[in-house]
Amino acid sequence: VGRRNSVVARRSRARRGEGDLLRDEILDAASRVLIESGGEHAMSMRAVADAAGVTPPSIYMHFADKIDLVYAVCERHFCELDAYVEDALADIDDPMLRLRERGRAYVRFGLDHPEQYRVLFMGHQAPEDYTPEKMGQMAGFQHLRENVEACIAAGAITATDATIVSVGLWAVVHGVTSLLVSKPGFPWPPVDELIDHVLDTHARGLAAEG
Amino acid sequence: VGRRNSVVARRSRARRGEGDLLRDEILDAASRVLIESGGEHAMSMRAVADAAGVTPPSIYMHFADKIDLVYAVCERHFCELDAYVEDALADIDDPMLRLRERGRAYVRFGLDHPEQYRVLFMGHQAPEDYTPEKMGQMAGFQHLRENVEACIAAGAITATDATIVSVGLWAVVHGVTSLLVSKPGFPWPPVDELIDHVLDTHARGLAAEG
DNA sequence: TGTACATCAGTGAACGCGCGTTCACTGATGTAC
DNA sequence: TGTACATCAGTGAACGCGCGTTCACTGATGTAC
Repeated sequence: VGRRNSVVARRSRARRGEGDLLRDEILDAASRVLIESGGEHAMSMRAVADAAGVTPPSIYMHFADKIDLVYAVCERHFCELDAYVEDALADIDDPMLRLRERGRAYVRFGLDHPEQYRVLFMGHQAPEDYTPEKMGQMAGFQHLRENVEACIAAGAITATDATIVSVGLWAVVHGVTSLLVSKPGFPWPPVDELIDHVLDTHARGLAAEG
Repeated sequence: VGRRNSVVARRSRARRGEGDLLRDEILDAASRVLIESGGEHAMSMRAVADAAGVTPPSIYMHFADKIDLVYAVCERHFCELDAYVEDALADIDDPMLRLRERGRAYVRFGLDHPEQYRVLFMGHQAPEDYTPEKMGQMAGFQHLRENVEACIAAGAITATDATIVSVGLWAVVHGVTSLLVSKPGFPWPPVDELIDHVLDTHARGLAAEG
């Protein structure tokens, strides 16, 4: 689905030494294209160039190829997700309440930015050097882990393995988010009820460790 | 990623009135191509035709267009998933044990058939007439729902709303499956431990309804 | 202050490719007489 | 039994398109003298 028709006013050229300005503008444009078009296959270099008000070859001054650009966009979105979630928790102290709000915020982000969420967590696996660790996703996971450790320390979770508890929680909120994102036509129960039910149930299970 | 080089021996033509034979062969070929190539974008009509030992235009005798073919393949895979899960439960009577084994079997199917799983649950939303209800997915969900109702009837689950419990369970197992499928490079804990932990925790939460 | 020159951010045109789909056709199979 | 004909499963070649990427270039900006 090309969107070549919506040509943006051509960008005026950067001064000498300010060539890197375009890099950010291309990233902005790529994010926009990615969101508006459906999926990373529809994010063509030409569409990105168009959205940035630039010709396609200029992109190659800042990104080696398309994959490189897609990864850079992903890195951005990973950081945005993490920042969004942490921001939602800023005022909450109790670790168990934090855990719950963390889950809610995560799902909310996914529903508010479905295309980003798709690219981050529902796309195809990337080559070796695109490990999640490098993508700031690890930062988000670390935050979750610390939250879980605080819950364990407070005695609110009786399990001892913070890693598996964290991964489990991630799987749970991701499950809700990605089902809602990928099957919007399904007759889901009200979203908030669903999220709360799943988070409550899981939290109860964690509190009553067997 | 074309795979035009692996040309299959050309199929001999069907007798009169047996033209529908090709339909199944195309579906088989399309399934194979979908699994071997990565994702539905890589499943080109030409590759499918090649795999079926036929020329591209013949596909149009049996499927209106590419979308039509992809949907037909999906329908198949939905049925396979459902059949696989039900088969794994054949010998289990206790509804709570059934629920657990259902979850395990679901995840196992996803991990064993990652590309199908991607197409079924991680792809893009389809047009209106491709509702999950029509795709046999509803059949699988109905089976889950009946299982949950049996658990409620047996008093093993204290919740009363079988729908939200079922959707929640689906989200949980889907979360595990799709994370493992989409991020194979992440340092996951051992898969079986993870599945059991998540299922146990959730089941415990369902048993101890607040 | 003026001029020749190096830099480099970006352009314009083109490359080769694989794609979904169409269209006029072929030729084996079966039927009517 | 033999022949003319209708059917229809499948072919071969071509269409127009958008894609990622390359390459020789341009022309404004800044620098050296």
